[in-house]
Formats: sequence, C-alpha cells, structure tokens
Amino acid sequence: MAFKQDLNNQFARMGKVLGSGRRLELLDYLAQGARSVEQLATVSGLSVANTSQHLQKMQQAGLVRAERHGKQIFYQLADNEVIALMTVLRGLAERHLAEVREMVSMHLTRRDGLEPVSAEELLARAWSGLVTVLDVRPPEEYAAGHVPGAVNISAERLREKIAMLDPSREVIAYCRGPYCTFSFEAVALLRAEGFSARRLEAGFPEWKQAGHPIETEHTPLELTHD
Amino acid sequence: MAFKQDLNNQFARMGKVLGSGRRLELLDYLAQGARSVEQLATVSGLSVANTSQHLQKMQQAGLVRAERHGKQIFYQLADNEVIALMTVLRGLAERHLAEVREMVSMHLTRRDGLEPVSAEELLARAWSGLVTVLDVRPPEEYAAGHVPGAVNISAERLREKIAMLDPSREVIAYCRGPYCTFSFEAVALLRAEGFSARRLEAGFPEWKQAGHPIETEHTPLELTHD
DNA sequence: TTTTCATTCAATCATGTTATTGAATGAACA
DNA sequence: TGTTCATTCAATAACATGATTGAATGAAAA
Repeated sequence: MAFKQDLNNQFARMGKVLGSGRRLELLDYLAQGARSVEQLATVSGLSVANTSQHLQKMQQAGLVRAERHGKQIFYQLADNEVIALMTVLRGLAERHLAEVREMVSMHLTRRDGLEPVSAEELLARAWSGLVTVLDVRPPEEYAAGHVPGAVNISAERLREKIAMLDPSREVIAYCRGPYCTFSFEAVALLRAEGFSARRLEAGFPEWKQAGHPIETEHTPLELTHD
Repeated sequence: MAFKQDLNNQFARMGKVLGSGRRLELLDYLAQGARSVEQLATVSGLSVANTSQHLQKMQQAGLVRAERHGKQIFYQLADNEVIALMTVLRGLAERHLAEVREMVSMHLTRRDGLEPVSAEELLARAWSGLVTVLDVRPPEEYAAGHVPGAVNISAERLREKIAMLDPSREVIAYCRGPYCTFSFEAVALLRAEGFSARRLEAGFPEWKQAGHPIETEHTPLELTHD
C-alpha cells in the first residue's frame, strides 16, 4: 500500500504549508488579490527574504503561483478554492478550539446587536439602490477587486471622510474577511455618528470565492482569471 | 495587530496537524467511523504509542475527539466538516501538484471508460430497486455505517463470493474514498465476470458528509452523532 | 481490593523548520 | 551592453517535530 502512503505524503505537503501563522497571514493578503513580494513583506512586517521563502514554499505546495510583471513578481492564489480551504479550516477551529472562540468573542463582538448581512441580502439590496456598500480596506486592495458599486474609504480615514456618505442611506460595510476588525470598527463609528450601518457577514475573498460579481479598478494588478 | 497574528497561529495549530501523511492516513480511517487506538495502529501499521501521540495531537488541534467505551478509548472525527476539509485539500493537490496527478492517473484510471455514478444518481436508482449497491470495505467499516441497503463483500473476498450477486442487476460499488483502490478493483473484476458495474464517484465519508442517509449495523461503534 | 491491559507518558535521537544575514541572480530598462 | 534593483540563494543558529524505547497510569473487570 505504498500508493496510499505516497499520496497522503503529497497531500501533507499542502498541509505543512498551512501549519504556519505567518503563511496563513500571507494567504490572507493574497486572498485580496495579487501582490508583489515587497508589498507582502511590507504589509506583513516580515523581511523580504523571509517573505520570499514562505511564498516559494507555498508555490511548491501548489497554493500560490507567481507571475512576473515588469520588474516585480506578483504572487496570487493558485485558485479560489484556497479561500474555501481557509474558510473550512477556520470554521473548524472556531468550533473546536476554545482559544479561538475566546479571541473571537473578545475582539469581534458586535456591540450593536445586529445580525450581519448575508451576501445574498446585499446583492438584493444593492440592486435596489437603497444602500451604500462601503469597502473599508486599503485602496490597493480595493483596486485589485471589490463588490460592484462599493465606495472605498479605508478604515483609517473613515472618521475624516465620513461626510462623503449620505446619512439617509443604510451602509453595509465589508473588509478582508470574517476576522478582519476594520468593518467592525467602521460599523461602530458609523452608528455612533447616527448612521444606520451593518456589516457584511464575510469579507471580499469569500464574496469572490462564492462566484459573485466583481468590479476591478484598472487591470495591471488583476492578473489571469482562470 | 497582535490579534491577527494570534488568531492565525491558532489556525496554524490545525494546519500543522494536516502536515503529516501518517496523520492524514489516520484521519482517512477515522472518516469511516470511530476506532480504538489499537485498531488504528493495526490498520495503519504504526506502533500503538506512535498512533496514540498522533491522535493526541489531532485532538489538541480540535480535529478529533476521544470517548471511552469499556476498556478502550475510541477516537472519532470532531465533526463532519473534517471530511470537507480533506476533500478541498485533495482537490487542490490534485489540480496543482503534478506528482498527485501522475499518481492518480497511474493507479486509478478507470479502464472501463465509464463515468462514475454521482451520489444523487445512486440515490435515485437505489430507490427504484434496480441496482445492487456494493460496499467493498472491510466488515468493521461497513458495520460502523454504510449506504442504506448496501451489500458488504470486502474487496479481498469478492472473487470467492461473487456468486452472491445477481448478475442481472447493475452493481454500483463504493469504498473508503476517491483514492481508495478497492472499488476500482471491484468494478474491474465484476466487469470481467460479465456484470454491469460502475463506481460511486466518492466514498462513504463523502456520502456521510453530504448529509445522505446512513444505515448502521449495531450501535456500540457508532458514537454520539452531533 | 487486586489484577488486567489499553493507553499514555518520558526520555532520547535523528531530522526538519524558521528567521536572519549578506551575497548572488537575472530580467527589465536605458 | 551595461546598470539597476526586486527577488532569490546559501549558510547559520535556535527551535520544533517524529519515531522509538520501556516504564507508568488508571479505569474496568474479577
């Protein structure tokens, strides 16, 4: 039965790569769109060499792929199922690891007591034109792909730019994923300022993975879409 | 942003556990149903102590849980999403790792040229009563849960017991999962003997995970079903 | 209470992994 | 053709992991 063992060893190559918090963080950023090594190093706080090594491991394991554009090499997820993989992994962790449950309930409790908005609900309501969809991620991530019609005000600058939003319309905010704090903060701020605001249930990667429509700013960053 | 790092480190605990072929093999067996440490050690060929250590790691990572019954401790998957996790992982590996594609095409090519049967098709046709559903796994695994109405003849003994099957009915065979060779061998043998035979697309774990009905022989092995 | 025995623990060695440094590629652009 | 500079490589040290022993638990059965 060497076949079974060999096969499981191959699957384990992919598993190993998921066994480092640093790499999971890099995958998180890559789930927003393609990024150069330097961009990833900056955003994750790792050295460029270290980032490069992690990216190569992930590439060898088939989770990401690289493509040169001009002087830089852009990495991206090998396919959208990587997002599904992380979603399942996180769901299991949240259900079975007490530490995760605690951390999540400490940091991500919605003080507003409102249910998050599902992707389907957002689609229906955005279509009706009665809500403002707000993307609170940094501009580069917005540029690489966002929910159609979404307005981009990064979480950092929301306080100063809040006047740009129409107070008569409900706001639905989203960010990088279910554990990204930006949208929680944004909703809290908006509600404090008298807005009617709710969070999208998940983030942009999950939206993309579900096959919902996507809008792109300009195309240099948005590479081959298989 | 210590929160993000801590959270990813927690998720990585679960990832680490997927980074060993041995553990993936144990998870495969557990996906068939609950098993004692000794049973798992026997079937996987590992020492009891080594098996125990792997099981404990998986338990700490929240992938499996343990329950004592009499003198033995039975391990089982923490929940059915573990099967989904492995399905996504394997799908990614099969798509992006050349080695996996090669191994699969070497060992699992269907020489019969027939498409496998989907779970939905099996349900429809089994209900009509015109097909024999054949479980070619070992009897213990059949006992711990199987497709309703399935006949159990383990792959080893199929040749000697083939006369028990009605040659006028089509046979749909299944085993442990998409990479288990039993059902491929069974279909080849049956077709050589003049049967009309096809494979179920996936195996019993995937059937269970999809929420399809399950039949159990007796209950001591089938523990709490949350 | 005592015995039994499936499971776990503890200690060890060999092996693999991570982060860091500084140097080396090598494709792109002038 | 030569220069630039983003990325990768190579070497190292600290650390984590896996398999193997044999002994130690401790719950169940006698």
